[in-house]
Amino acid sequence: MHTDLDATFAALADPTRRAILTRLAAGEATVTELAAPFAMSQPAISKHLRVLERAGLVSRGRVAQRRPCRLEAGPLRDVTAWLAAYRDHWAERYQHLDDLLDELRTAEQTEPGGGTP
Amino acid sequence: MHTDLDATFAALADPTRRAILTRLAAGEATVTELAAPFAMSQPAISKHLRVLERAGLVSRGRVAQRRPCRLEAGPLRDVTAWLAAYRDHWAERYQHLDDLLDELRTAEQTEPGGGTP
DNA sequence: CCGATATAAAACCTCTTGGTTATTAAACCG
DNA sequence: CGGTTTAATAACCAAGAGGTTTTATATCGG
Repeated sequence: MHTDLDATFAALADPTRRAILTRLAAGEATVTELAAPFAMSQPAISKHLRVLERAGLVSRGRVAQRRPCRLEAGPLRDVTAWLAAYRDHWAERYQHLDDLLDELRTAEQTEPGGGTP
Repeated sequence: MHTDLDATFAALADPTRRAILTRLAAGEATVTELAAPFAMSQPAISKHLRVLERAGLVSRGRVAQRRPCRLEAGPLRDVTAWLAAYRDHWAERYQHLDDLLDELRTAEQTEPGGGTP
């Protein structure tokens, strides 16, 4: 179930791509909408989107000629999980929160609800 | 006060470097100690360490001919902070945990000394 | 001082990245 | 039908990343 951390981190290492994700956090957008803020050609943005897509951070629908992009934040969860192992190195006094989180999480897992695909 | 997210994410995008960080989470280590597990030349590891160092993830002391490396997890905190903005996208039902975390955090800040070692 | 140990530096190679422009493909509109 | 919009593809290029081997630099231990 691992996302590919290599691909995820590499995708996140580019400021343009992070900006795209930030934009997508506000809702779906087409390629030209995403390209607008950047001083960069449309193919360049398409390439960035392909990187994000291969990292699983973005998915695309199809509406007429448009390819609306949507944020898929699943990989970010895996990144967070990886980072968790180091949390006590930068905030030792909060390390017990990990256990707290786990408790709450498993508690909430017992009662079913909507989930991400 | 921002760490350079570009550099941090790029540093984390390599599995060798992540393995090095994992190793360093267990305590300081010299370059040759770090290099040992990898089927890779010593200069290659030195290069990886330089990347980690420039990203602020590793600092080095000097003991005789040895350059002991130590984990500096500060940048990971900034990564986590950046990721936090997307948390409700991958686990909406847990979003209230953010507030919970903040509550606990400030609560612990008000009463000093009572924390975990 | 001499040799071994530990690490960095240099020079080099190849593959990837991030960008470009020009072209193609598909679906809309009139 | 023909033209316009939206996006992907292709071909190309410069720069960087990740690796190598070889060489240099400190520093220890006799």
